[in-house]
Amino acid sequence: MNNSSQIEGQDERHRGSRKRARTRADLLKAARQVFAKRGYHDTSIAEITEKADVGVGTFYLHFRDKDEIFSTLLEEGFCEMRKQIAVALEQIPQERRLASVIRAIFLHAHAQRDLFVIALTGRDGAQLGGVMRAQAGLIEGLTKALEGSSQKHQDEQNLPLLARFISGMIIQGIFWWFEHDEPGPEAMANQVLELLAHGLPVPLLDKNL
Amino acid sequence: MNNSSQIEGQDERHRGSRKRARTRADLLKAARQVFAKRGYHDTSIAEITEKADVGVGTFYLHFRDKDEIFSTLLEEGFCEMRKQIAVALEQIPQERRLASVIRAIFLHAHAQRDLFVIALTGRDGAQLGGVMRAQAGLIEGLTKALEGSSQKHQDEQNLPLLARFISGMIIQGIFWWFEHDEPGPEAMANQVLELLAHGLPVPLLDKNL
Amino acid sequence: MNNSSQIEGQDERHRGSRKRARTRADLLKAARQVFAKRGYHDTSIAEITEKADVGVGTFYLHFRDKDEIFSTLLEEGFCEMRKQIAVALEQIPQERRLASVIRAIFLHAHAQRDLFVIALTGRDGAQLGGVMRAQAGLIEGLTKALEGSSQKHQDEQNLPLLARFISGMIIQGIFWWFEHDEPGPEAMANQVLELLAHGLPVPLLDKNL
Amino acid sequence: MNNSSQIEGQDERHRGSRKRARTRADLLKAARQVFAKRGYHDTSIAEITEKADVGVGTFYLHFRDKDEIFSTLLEEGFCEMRKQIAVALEQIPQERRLASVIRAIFLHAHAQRDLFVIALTGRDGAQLGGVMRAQAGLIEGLTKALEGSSQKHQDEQNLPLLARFISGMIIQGIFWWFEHDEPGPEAMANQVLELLAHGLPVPLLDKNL
DNA sequence: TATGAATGAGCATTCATTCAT
DNA sequence: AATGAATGAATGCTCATTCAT
Repeated sequence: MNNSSQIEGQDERHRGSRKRARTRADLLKAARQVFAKRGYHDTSIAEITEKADVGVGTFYLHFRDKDEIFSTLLEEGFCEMRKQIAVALEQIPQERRLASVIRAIFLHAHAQRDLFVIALTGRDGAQLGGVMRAQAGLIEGLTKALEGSSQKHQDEQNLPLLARFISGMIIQGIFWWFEHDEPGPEAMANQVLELLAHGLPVPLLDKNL
Repeated sequence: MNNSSQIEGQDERHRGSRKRARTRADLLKAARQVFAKRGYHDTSIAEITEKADVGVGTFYLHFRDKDEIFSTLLEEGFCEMRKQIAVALEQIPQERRLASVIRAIFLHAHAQRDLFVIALTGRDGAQLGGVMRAQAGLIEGLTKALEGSSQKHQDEQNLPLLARFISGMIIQGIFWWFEHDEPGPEAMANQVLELLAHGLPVPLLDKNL
Repeated sequence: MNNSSQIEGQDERHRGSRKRARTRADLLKAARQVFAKRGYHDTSIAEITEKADVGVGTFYLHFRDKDEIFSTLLEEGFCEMRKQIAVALEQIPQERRLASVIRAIFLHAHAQRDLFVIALTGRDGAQLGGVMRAQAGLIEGLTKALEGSSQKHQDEQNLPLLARFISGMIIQGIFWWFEHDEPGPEAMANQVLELLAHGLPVPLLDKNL
Repeated sequence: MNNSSQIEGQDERHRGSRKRARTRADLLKAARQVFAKRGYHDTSIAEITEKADVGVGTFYLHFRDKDEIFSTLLEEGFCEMRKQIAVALEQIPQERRLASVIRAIFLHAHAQRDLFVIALTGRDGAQLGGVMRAQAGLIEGLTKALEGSSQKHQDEQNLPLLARFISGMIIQGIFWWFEHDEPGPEAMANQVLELLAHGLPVPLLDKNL
């Protein structure tokens, strides 16, 4: 006791808060694993705290309830991603941003599948769709990218709806990875972009639709 | 009496079975409403039976458990739809089937939103199957339509993945209706088909993607 | 219809009651099978009526509840047996009745194991022992036989308790048949009687007990 | 503090675990009372927890289900008894063990009637195991005692069946106490042993059986 | 009489949340 | 701050019993 107080000195008052942050992180990490494996509803606080190797009560010292840790998990999980994408986009001219956003999303989704499982699998039930709420950010980003791309003609096009269509494709691409390994993120993005650029390959479509 | 016995005959000989069928239908109808409002997990059998105005025990006379009524609901709900679409398609040449399928889906989805809410909202959680399983039929149908459209070049294209992209767009179109009334099913289908035919409108996209 | 009314004639008014008796017998027979297989508590009225091939409601036309059919089953089942034994005993001198009772019981028990399963397995829980209540008749009969055998010295012996000991042996003999086929009823009775006559075989017992 | 930590040490280091053990014991005690009063099937977990003065959920913190507390109750209840009897027997020569076992059983059964009610009343129903399973230990012990007593002639005698007869008598002796206070355990054992030694008292039996 | 669909009290079981230590 | 035993409301499900036909 004496010993440690001499060594750490100035950080003395922070030790508690550092430990606290560590516990919080453990809980979030555990929650990420369990939510991904079981889904929102079949995840119990007990399983999270077990995996995090803390007492049940400790959970409530850090999060109000299951809902809060769930939201926090997604928020913090996607926050970093959002930032990275935002920064990356700044260096890219308006007209090419859509393609970049799509590529970036697939890249991150491929690297962090578990987070996307959680987001897309959602806590459903809760009024109309975990999936939808999870998409909020995605759709918002796409809408902005689209708005950036088109300064004119906006009135003719239903931009938000278009953004939704694109997000729908992206989500399906990610779901695809739950069952297949190929194609990788680059190729996946290219497939989507090709479709966005020219529509279905000619032989698949009779132009008189 | 004679008359009715001749007409109904076969499967409704007994008054009891007519009542029984009525109760079953009441339960399914109630379940449809409650599942749509609350989602799978927050729906209790009690709420279903209350809404159906029958005793709790009655539920178990007709369905083994919550899962069974859920499956039945979707199966029977989509069965009719599937049949109608299948019949309609027979009269349409291979090359135009994709467009017809998409139009038909939007038409039905618009008319029966609640059923789609339930299907898309799913009972998921349990191992990312929810939304995906619901899509199974959709994707399968689309894949077939695509295969029908393309006699050659199949090897070059990842058809199942393409079908997934399309189903993703359709689902987003349907979700859109949870928040907006416009555009109607026809226009919605046209938007999707336009995108599939030519890609994004030119001004939105810089061709150098 | 015409036909049968001509043939049966005078019994016309009884047809209903004959049918009724038939149904009652079907229920009792079915109950016997089910109680023997499942035991009192795990037997449901539904299973009885199914096996009897009558409607559930019909059950309550003949028996007030599960308890009543259970009691009736045992009562009627053992009634015949009691009568037979009683008759047989009349021709036997007092001093040999005990042996005869024991032989008779084993004979009947061997022939009607299922009834004895039900009686001995009981509906327990209900305050202190189905087994005990089932034994009531048995013990009563044995006590009488004992009393008949001993006109004097009764004060020295606790006759009812002795009767209980004997009934205990008999019950174990019957239980033995649930697992083994040998020895048959004759030999089984002899084993018990030998024990009653001389005690354990000498080599098994050191006389200084 | 030092003191207590030294004394208790081993398995009660934490205050929590002491409380936990207390609760477990409360539940077992309550279960013992309720099972004895109502029998297995008519005992509800609620009644146990009420009597133990704990919440319903607490029950499941200590026992998986009704079956488990039931088994535990008997196991732990008879464990001590078995040990005592085993120890006592070691100091007794082979030939006298049978008598000692019987005396010991009556002694314990008299002191712990409720436990025996539970054991003999059983949760049976389920396939005539109840009473029989409860006897398993009893019969096994008796069989061993018998085998010890007889070094020769074993082939002539059906020892297991004999053991069953004896266990049957003992059980009846115990049931007797549910209704009467006399005779006490010593006298009861003597009655049984007298019967085993010489058979029924002469006047009760005509030797020509 | 016979039927079997309907009933609902009753019970086992889970799990988010609290709180004494 | 951390703990984990305790809690009890909530829910799924069963089955003896009733009653309209």
